[in-house]
Amino acid sequence: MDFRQLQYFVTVAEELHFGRAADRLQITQPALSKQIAGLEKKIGVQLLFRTKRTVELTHAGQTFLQQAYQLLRQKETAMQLTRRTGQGDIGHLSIGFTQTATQTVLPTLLRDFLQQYPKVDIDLVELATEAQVTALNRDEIDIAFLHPPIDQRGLQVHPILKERFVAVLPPHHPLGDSDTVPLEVLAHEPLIIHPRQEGPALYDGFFRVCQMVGFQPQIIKESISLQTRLCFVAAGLGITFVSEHFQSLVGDNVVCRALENCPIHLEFGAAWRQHSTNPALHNLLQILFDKIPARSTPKTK
Amino acid sequence: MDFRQLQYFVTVAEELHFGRAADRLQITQPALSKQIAGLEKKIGVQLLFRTKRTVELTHAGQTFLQQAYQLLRQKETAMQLTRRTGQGDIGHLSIGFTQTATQTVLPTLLRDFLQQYPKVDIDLVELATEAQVTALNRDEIDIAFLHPPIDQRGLQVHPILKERFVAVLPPHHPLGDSDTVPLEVLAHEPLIIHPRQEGPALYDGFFRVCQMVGFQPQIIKESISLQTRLCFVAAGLGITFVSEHFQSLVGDNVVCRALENCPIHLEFGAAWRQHSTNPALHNLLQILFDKIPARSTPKTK
DNA sequence: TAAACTAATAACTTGAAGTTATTAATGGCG
DNA sequence: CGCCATTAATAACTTCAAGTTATTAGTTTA
Repeated sequence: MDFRQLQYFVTVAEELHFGRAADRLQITQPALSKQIAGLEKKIGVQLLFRTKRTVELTHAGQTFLQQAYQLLRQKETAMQLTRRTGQGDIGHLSIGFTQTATQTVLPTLLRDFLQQYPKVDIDLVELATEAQVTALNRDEIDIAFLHPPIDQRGLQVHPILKERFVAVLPPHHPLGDSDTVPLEVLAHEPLIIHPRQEGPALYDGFFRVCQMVGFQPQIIKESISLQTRLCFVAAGLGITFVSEHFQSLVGDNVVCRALENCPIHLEFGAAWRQHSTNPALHNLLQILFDKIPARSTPKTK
Repeated sequence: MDFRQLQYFVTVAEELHFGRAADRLQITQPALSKQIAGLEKKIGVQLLFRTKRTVELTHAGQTFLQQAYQLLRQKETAMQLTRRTGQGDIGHLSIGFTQTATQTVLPTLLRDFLQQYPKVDIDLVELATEAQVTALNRDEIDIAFLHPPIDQRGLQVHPILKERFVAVLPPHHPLGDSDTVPLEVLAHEPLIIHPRQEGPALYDGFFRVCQMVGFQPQIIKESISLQTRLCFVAAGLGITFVSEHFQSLVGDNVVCRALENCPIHLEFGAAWRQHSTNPALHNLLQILFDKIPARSTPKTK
């Protein structure tokens, strides 16, 4: 029993006439008769009553007709689903992201992607940079939005942002009098920063820079939440940093000043497994690349 | 795409090795490679990643694997359902019956039938004899339990019961003094009988017999319900008749006496379309014939 | 570097599905 | 009542796809 025989049977059942059915199927009547006979033999039950003039469905034939329709329909569905999965039109996409992503590229990227591929099932997981690298390597997420640099063995990275930091000061802080703040003066200020996990390379880099300039930073608080950090600053507990992009989000309770001599930047980018086979990922990357073309020479597959 | 290719693909997906899969399928490896390649070409999507050493499913392949399992399972189901329908193991059976049936053959017949064929969906319809003949001819029921004789063009009849009538009298009625009641004395008694529709041939026969004997029966009430008729008799309103079989059901409020010279009998039997194609019907008839063998020479198919 | 392994390719064989021609049975019509 | 049109089955033949054997071409392992 194969799909050909199913189609043949359905056509005969619809026409109740071997000649017309054969015409519709573009074969000759004897071929059709033989196939139907073979089908009945295979199932072991008579599907049609035939006289020399008429054809009728038996009860078993009626049952089989319904089944045949269902099978033929499902065959088409199966091919369609498979095709669309192969083209990334349907499927699953697990996306890891940090807070920065929610304030920058992620909202419009998702909107554009879902507009084009509404059937892709998206799973959003908020994770720190380190955890995202682990998740990528464990195949738990398909793409990560994180803070490079990272250990990129087997991973591909596409930079999205690289920005200078600005210092965020309480409203009437003396350092706010000048337009810029030299890095060195921070030696005497209490600082509020991101926790290490959020971007270990950046965190370690900051300490290294402070050492180079000649002081040990005085960290009074670490918080992953921008709002929390701004709140502490507004309360006058210390100074924090944000990238230029985030200046617009700090509000009126605090004051921003450019940092002088600061050699480290906030980097932000997307990362994914070099040999990922998820077609939906490739579609997402396509949209990402259109939106944010590579600046240096990112190796895209 | 046919079922062969589906089975081939499933086996390759399970083994992830063309050689072993080919062994399991009892074909050679090149044949298998070619079929899978053909399948991929037909669907238009790569289902497997192959290196010269390893085989892996693509995302599309994973989707297709699930679909293939489902299709193969459904194919088996379809054949099974069709086979069982053909054998009357599953299906639908619509049974018409009169009250007599519920007091005689129907309960045990149904019990035995459902024990052997529990998957057959049974539809019970209480109908008068005439209505059952109509329903049979309209293909609304598969078998009728009714009171012959009937117009049996195209129908087959199997007699089940043929019994004499007894008169049912009020407790202290004078006719109860003798063991039997001659038909003629009923000329002077008010009678309570079945309505015509319940058995037109019997009804008309009764009137004919009365005429032959020389009187016009005095019908004061017609009722299809045995209980109703017995109630009227017990109240002393008149006399009714039941077949011998029902004597045990009349209770203590009335008295039964054999009828003398009564040439008509209560006949009861099963009827079905001569060319019925419902396999479940044939199974039911088989059980009916075992339980109640033909007395004369019933023509069974 | 050689040996073992594995999927693909090529050339050939076979069988099932299709074709044409014919038969047999049925129903409608003059 | 007999003839013709209709229609499904059968028979003999053809063709193409699926399978076979032999071989090739990369990979991995020792």
